[in-house]
Amino acid sequence: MVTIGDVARRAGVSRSTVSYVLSGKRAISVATQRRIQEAIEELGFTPNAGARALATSQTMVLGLLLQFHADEFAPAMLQYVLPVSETARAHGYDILMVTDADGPRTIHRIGDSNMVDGFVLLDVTADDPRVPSLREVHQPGVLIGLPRDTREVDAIDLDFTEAARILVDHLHERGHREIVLVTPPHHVVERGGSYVWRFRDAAIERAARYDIRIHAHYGEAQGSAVRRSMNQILDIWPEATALMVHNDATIAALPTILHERGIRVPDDLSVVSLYSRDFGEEFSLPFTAVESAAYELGHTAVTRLVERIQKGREAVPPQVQLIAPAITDRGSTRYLLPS
Amino acid sequence: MVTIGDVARRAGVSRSTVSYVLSGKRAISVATQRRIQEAIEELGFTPNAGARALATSQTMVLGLLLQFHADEFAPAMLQYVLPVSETARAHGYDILMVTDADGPRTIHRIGDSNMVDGFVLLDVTADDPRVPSLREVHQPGVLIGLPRDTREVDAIDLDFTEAARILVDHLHERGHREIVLVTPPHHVVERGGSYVWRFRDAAIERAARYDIRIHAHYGEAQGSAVRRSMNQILDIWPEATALMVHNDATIAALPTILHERGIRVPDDLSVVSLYSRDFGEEFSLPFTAVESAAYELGHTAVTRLVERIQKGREAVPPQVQLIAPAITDRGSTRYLLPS
DNA sequence: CTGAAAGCGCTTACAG
DNA sequence: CTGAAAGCGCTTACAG
Repeated sequence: MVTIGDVARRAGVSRSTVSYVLSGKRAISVATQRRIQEAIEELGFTPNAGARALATSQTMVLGLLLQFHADEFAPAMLQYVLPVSETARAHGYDILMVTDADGPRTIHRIGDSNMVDGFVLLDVTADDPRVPSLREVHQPGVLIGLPRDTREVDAIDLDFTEAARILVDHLHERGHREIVLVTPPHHVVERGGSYVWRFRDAAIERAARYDIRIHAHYGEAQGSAVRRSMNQILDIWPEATALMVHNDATIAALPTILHERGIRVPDDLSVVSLYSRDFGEEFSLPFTAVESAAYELGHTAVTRLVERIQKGREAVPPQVQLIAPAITDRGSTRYLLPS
Repeated sequence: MVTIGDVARRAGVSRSTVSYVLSGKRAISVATQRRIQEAIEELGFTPNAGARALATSQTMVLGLLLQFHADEFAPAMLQYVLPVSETARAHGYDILMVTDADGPRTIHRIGDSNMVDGFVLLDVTADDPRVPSLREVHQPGVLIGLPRDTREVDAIDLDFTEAARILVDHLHERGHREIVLVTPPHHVVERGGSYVWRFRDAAIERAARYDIRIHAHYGEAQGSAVRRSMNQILDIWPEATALMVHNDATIAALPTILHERGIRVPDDLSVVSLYSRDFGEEFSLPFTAVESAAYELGHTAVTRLVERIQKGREAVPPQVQLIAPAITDRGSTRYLLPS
């Protein structure tokens, strides 16, 4: 391994001078700089990250905590991972990705051993046990998802309440008076996935304001169960003119289900959803939808975290930020004539 | 931050003794051990990972290189990430996950700065530029996917050739004489995704042996294009009695497409596929299929890498390992009567 | 069974 | 504009 000492010897300077050329924290004569640069290139020197971390107490690594749940296939999580990784790199950070089931212990293990400068927590639930651990550790952290207790935490999430309102408004404007809502599966609620009830409650409340009848059902997570349950739901509410879907497995199966029932969109039924464009394109149809904004969430989370790391934990007040959702009209809803 | 020196002072011993209790590399009296353990717990001591890495030249971190391609939505990649992460943890390693577009440069950046003890490369293509870089760096690496030149590399992949044979055999045994094959999109071929042609070529060759007519088509990656193209393909080959699908977007859209055409499976058409069970359950139907074995691939890759790290790079000869595929009969194929 | 000391490869006051 | 030296927090021969 070639060290800073090798470079210094080759360039005929001290190690500190090499270090200062690397960091740019000191004025160095152009001649010396050139000699050092040459030596670095000739020897192929790259500073040892561990040594640097030890000397500076900065690892330039962020910890990313993912959670996998046995009852679901969550490939969509990758949509968050990518912006987190890219944004981190743009700020000079790498990502230590941890998928351990025991989140609290992992935070301590990684944090206490100083492997990272900060944490990003994905898929945060209402009473997420990782949040208290995050307070105990001396690195800052930012949450993607909303815990029940948001005091003193940095959290970012889509504004699911507003998303639901936007979709209900969209249907209301088009004259719909009876809507079926399919949410994520009930076990997500049990796990504390607050986005389920934030979206659901807001949809119900908004519909009530317009005197729209809304029938909310928990969807399923697996193809066959999805189809069975959706067919039952549609059987129960034959008068409904619109369907609001907040459930990946359901939106993927929807084309089949509707076709089997001979239902045309939007002629026979209007459909709105909450999903990502990429997902819809590959696995379903282009429905009018609110974008799940995974990229923006991941990007914002890391930007915030880096700011907090660099300015110190107390400089920036913790903040809960809800990203404003945007609807894209893809023509899957129709205007109802007043009867 | 509490250091090993604090623990030593509290326990009234030297730092080296604390270190040896931690590592277990030396016999320590039970009494001393107890005192040190108590001191560790009272102070909440966790060894600094950077310092340890500097002293031992071992980071206990593995680099995981992912690639994202603009032309596809690849959430399935998470199926590889999970076993990599879990297996690494089981061996005491963490995962530094890198998604940089410039793989070769990243390998040097991470490797030369000694941030990791080894590399796992995901989604390796035929002429993957990361493979030469891996040779230049002094950490070992293992590939998931098959490069053209497999000399001196450790690589693991599904045996796509055998997978294709198994599926053709399955159809052959049931008397099918004309098959439509839908492969991944053509841009995957252009990118060097060898699994496309390994599967395709083997299927064609195997079919030829049985004198089965096989019509191979490149599939599409997006929902609407998938449906259009599949309908065209099915129009061209009305006599085909079986469909072989090696394409996620197509398998997701298949229920709709077949239903729209009024095709029942397996009565009117037999269907076999190559996908993961999880994927099929959430996004499609339970077709008879060869399992894509992402978990096994990820697990095996890391196991191999850890072995190589610990035994030294030259101790274990590099090896290309093809995982034997397994078919699960889910009843989506029927026996044809000899006409 | 235990300790004092050197060393891992950096950074950064201190000094000139 | 540059250098000598201390220090970051560990591990591990060397010594007893």
